[in-house]
Amino acid sequence: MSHVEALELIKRGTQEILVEAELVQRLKEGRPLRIKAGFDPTAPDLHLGHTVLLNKLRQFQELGHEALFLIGDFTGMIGDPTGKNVTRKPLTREEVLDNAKTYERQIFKILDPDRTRVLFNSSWMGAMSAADLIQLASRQTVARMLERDDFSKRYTSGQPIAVHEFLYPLVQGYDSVELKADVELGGTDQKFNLLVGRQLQEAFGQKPQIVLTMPILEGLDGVQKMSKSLGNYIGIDEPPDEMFGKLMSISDDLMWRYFELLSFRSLSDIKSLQHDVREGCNPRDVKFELGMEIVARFHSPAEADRARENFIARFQKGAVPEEMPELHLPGGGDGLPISNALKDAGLTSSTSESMRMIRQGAVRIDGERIDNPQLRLAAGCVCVCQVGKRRFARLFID
RNA sequence: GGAGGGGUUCCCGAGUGGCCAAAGGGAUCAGACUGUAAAUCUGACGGCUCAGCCUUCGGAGGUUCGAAUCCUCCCCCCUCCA
Repeated sequence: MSHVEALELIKRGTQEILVEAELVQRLKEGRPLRIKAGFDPTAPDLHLGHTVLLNKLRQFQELGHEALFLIGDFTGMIGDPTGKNVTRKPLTREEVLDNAKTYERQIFKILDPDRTRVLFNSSWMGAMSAADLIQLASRQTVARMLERDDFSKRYTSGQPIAVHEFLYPLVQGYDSVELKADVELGGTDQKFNLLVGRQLQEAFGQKPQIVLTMPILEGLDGVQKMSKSLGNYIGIDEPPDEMFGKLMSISDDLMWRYFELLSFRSLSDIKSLQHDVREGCNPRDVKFELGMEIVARFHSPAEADRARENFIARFQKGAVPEEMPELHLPGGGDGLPISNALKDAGLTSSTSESMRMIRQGAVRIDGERIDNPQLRLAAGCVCVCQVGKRRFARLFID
């Protein structure tokens, strides 16, 4: 493949390439390039938002390059309070290694293990002395730091910025120096940090890396970025039904964004789907296609089919799922109050919530709607309890 | 170091002695409807042995018949000055 074709592939879906001419230059060298992407060790469960980047990394691998999957365990152990003024609790060495294992298990659903190196920045940052760090810090100015969008926003809106947060871009940038990265991938929100890498590499006498940013995938709400802490994510480890259901829950508008950033379909293919919907095709069916593609990627085509069937059965026909948690609860003398049973089964988070759900007509036992909050389940009773459309459990009252 | 402002239920944010489990918005959940766990509408949204009771408004004490609201001390954050 010529470097011109390669460039075309690389550019698909990217937000920005800095500097494109330099990338062309490196591609022409014909050697495997070192493609860096950094990940936080605090969020071991990868979600679809991460895969936007991973897919791009995979693409580089397919073009013959080497992926440097960097786990920011050094920075993670300090604890990064970015965003809110909520201090994250520092991770222990064990937790970090644990999370790294989870990463490895998950990323190789996408990446080619033979062309991937997993690295930890603690291996060089841990050895850095305070003097070295101060030396590193001297290469940046506060004014420059405040150029970073989230810093300046927090600064002007009166949100606190801890001093060590200024060190994060520096450490991340220094990682590029250690790795002699040719290219670094990141979300658009990482642009500043990625550019610091360029600057530091130059300061250390290296050719500056090419920065390639990918768009940030919105979460299920369609507004905020997909993230675990916001709870608006789809994890790549989630079971097929869950994954499919969550994809079906996105709005019809958001669906197109997901096609754009997650689907491997050609752009013209997607255009024609949009055309179909405008002509009256049910957007639900197009969403089915998206759900199938994603579930098939992380599970299998057969499971994707099953997820779709289950979805139709449960939500269009109101069927009870075949598999659900089963548990035994003690009945006691005069039976177990329904509110407690629901709570103990994990269907509600409190008996108060149980009561509310019953009053709202959300609770069914063996398919029959319950309206008596005082109901007790007698010992010996075996029943399927349901709260809403999605929460089920089979209970055995002993 | 000095002066001022502020910490409220998951989040934002009202509330300055009783009508406050605390406005409003967001998120979430449920019901209805539907072409989907879309959209829309309605409702719920601290806990419990649930038409009643108990515990919340940075923390600890105090005043009062009664405190998120007043007082004392403490912790934390922000702004300006140095």
